[in-house]
Amino acid sequence: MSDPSLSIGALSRETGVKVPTIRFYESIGLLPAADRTASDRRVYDRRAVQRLAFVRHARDLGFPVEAVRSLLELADHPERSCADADRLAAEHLAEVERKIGQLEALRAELARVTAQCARGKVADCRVIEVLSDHSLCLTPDHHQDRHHQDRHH
Amino acid sequence: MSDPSLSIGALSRETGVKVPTIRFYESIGLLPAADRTASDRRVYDRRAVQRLAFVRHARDLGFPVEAVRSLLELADHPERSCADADRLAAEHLAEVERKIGQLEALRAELARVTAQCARGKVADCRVIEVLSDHSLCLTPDHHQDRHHQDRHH
DNA sequence: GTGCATCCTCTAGCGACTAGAGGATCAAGC
DNA sequence: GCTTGATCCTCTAGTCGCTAGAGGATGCAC
Repeated sequence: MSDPSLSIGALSRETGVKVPTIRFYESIGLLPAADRTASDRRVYDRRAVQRLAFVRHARDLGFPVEAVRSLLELADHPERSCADADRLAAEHLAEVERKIGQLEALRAELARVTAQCARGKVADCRVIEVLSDHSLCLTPDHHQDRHHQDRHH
Repeated sequence: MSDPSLSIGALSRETGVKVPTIRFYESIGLLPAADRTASDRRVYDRRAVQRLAFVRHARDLGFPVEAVRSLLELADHPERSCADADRLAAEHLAEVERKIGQLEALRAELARVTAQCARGKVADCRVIEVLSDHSLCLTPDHHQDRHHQDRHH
C-alpha cells in the first residue's frame, strides 16, 4: 500500500478539504499541478495527502494563504533555520491576540447594551439609543478590521 | 444653523465614513438616495449625519450590513416593540462570543507551538512539525469560519 | 483664466473560497 | 451492451464590505 493513487474525491475525503477547494489551491499554486489520467482526471499519491493536510491544518490555525505558502516552502527545506517559521507563527499569534482584544471590547459593549434593554418600545430601547449616540459607549474607539482570514467548519 | 446643507465630503468629515463608502451605502440602499444640486452633486442635511453615524456605529460594533438595515428600520418606528432590536443584538453578541472562543483556542495552540520552538533547523521545528501532524494539537477541532464581518482602521 | 480640490459614474480588485452551468467519463447493475 | 448515477472536467460568477482607480465635470480661490 505504498502508492494507492487517489482520485480528487478520495483525497477530499481523506483530508476533509472540499473538491473545488483542492482545485482552487492548485490554481493558486499552493499545491503542485496534479498528474492526470488519460481522460484528464487528477491523480494523487500519499505525498499529496500529507501536503494538503499540512495546508488545511495551517489554514485551520488561521494562517493566511501567503503564510501557508511560506511555511510549505520551509517544510520542504529541513536544513534551513526555522527562524522564519517561528516568526510567522509569532506574528500570527500577535494578530490573533489583537483580534481577541477587539472582540472582547465589542462583547463588553454588546453585553452591557443588551442587559439594559427593558424589552419595551423602540423609543425607549437601549440598543437603538446607544447606536444613535456613540457617546453612550463605554469604549468609544471600537473599531474592528477587515482583511483577515477565517475558516469555517 | 438648522439646515446647513453638506456636501458628501463634509458629511464624510463629520462622520468619519469615507466618501466612496457613503456612495456605496447609498447604492445598496442603506442610506436613502441623496438630493442633488443642479450639477448632480449630492446634498445632505443634519438627518443624514444622524443616519450615517448610526450606520457607522452599528458597523463598528460588528453588526452585518443586513442587521444594520433591520436596526435602521426599527429606529424609524419608535412605537414598535424593541424585541427585534434586542434579538439582533443578542444574536450578534453570541456570534462575537463564539468567535472569541475559537480565537482563544487558536491562541493557546499557537502560543504552545511557538514556545516550544528550539530556534534550530526546520527539521526539528515544532511549528512545522505540528502543522505536519494534526494529532500533535491540544485541541484537534480548531476550525474557524469565514463569512463574517470586521471593521478596520 | 488658471489651477487644484472635489465631485460624478463606472469598473475592477481584495481574500479565500463556493456555487453552478454544461459536458465528459467511470463503475456497477441488469 | 446499455443505462443510470456518481464523479470528474473547465469555466464563470457570486459572496462580503468595501477600496482603488480611470476618465471626466464642476466649483472656488487667486
